[in-house]
Amino acid sequence: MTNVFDILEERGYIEQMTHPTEIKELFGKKSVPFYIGIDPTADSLHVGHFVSLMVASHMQKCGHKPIILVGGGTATIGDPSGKTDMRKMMTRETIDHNVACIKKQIEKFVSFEGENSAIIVNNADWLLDLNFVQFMRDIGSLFSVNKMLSAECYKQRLETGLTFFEMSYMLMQSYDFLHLYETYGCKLQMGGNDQWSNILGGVDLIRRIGKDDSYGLTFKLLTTKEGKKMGKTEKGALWLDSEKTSPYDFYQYWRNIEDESVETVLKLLTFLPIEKINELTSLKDEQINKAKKVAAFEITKLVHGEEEAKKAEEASNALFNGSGNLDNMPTVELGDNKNISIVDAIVLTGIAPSKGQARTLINQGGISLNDNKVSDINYLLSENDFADGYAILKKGKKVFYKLV
RNA sequence: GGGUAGGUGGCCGAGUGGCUAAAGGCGGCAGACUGUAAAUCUGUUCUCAUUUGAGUACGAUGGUUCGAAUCCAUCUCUGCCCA
Repeated sequence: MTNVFDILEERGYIEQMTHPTEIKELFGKKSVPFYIGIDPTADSLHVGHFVSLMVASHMQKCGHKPIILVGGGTATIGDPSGKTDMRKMMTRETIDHNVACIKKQIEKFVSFEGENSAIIVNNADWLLDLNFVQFMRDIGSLFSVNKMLSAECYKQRLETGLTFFEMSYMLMQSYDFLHLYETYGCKLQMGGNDQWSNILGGVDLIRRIGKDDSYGLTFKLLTTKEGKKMGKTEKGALWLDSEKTSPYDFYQYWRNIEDESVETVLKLLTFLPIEKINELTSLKDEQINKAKKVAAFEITKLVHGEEEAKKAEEASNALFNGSGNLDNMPTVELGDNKNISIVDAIVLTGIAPSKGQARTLINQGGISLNDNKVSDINYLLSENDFADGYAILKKGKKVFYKLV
């Protein structure tokens, strides 16, 4: 069987490792239980979790056992890494709800059946019942504050203030690893590169209690070439839930990605063979759009299924190339009253959040109806605009809505 | 516990009684240029009404004043220094 290490390395997932040679050797053996943590801060996963799930999937395909840890316990604190402010605390109920929702999305990436079936664990199950004094004596005594403070992730927070509450996040995450090590024989913790110090904490903890076969590995974070996190949109995060981010918008996000990122997303977010990817990314200038189309389709297919991906692609072709059918473009039903003002229509579709902004858009020439630029802010929609049974409202070059 | 500096629009950050819906930057959106890319340039960026206008907003509450983000009181949160 292929050593998954080679796959991860070839596709460029790996950022840092605690013990490169040992890890490679470990992967060559039979089933290795490994864990990846996910914070249930919302009722859907977003692009930030995508790479983790891809890695988990690759790992499982090569015969390893994924343990998906949802941080039901730690989410009540919030990881201070890289944050400038303390996160809002969440109630147990919302967290439980989120965990249930997230579970469904994870199922698209790893299998919960068969020999190396994935399991989902919730650290609330062991963290919430801990006895504070005992925990501090057993675990807390093994952590050096000096060392923690020198970690990059805390340095930034040191300037703006950091509570002890938040600082204990590392202890808990480390304890998670220890717990999984002891109960499932989990040898490896993986996570985004922002998790490096927390992961090191866990590896260190296990070594301090006398075991030397725990390892940590982090993977690349998806960033634009300016180093910003990828997956931010005007409406916030790019969600994996079709209710929060439609498959069409999801497709469009990847379709519009900057040239420099095509190779990265193809390697990290699709299962296309590396040869195929190299072929696509060797395209230059305008031709690179072909690679973007493939990326958008493949990535959408993974998250929303082939059918939705095809629909998104069709809608995209219809709108930008003028061919194909318009059935699958985002549609807003106006009901019986079609004679509303253009401004109301814009707000109704969510193209702009307020009437004022809708007017601004019109004044700037950013709105068109059925391919005619709208210049009158008092324009009223009429039957004529629905000549084909629908009207197409367009903001800028890329945002379309069909009105029926 | 004592001292001290602060809390401004999505973020950063000016602003110390009327000219402040609040400079500047970032981010967002649109226009131009393009390849549904990047970079660049221009415009725009609280809500409602658009002609002027109105409402809400500068941690919270109350007060002084013709008039407050700006002054006073109380509360609350945060940084820093001392213990």
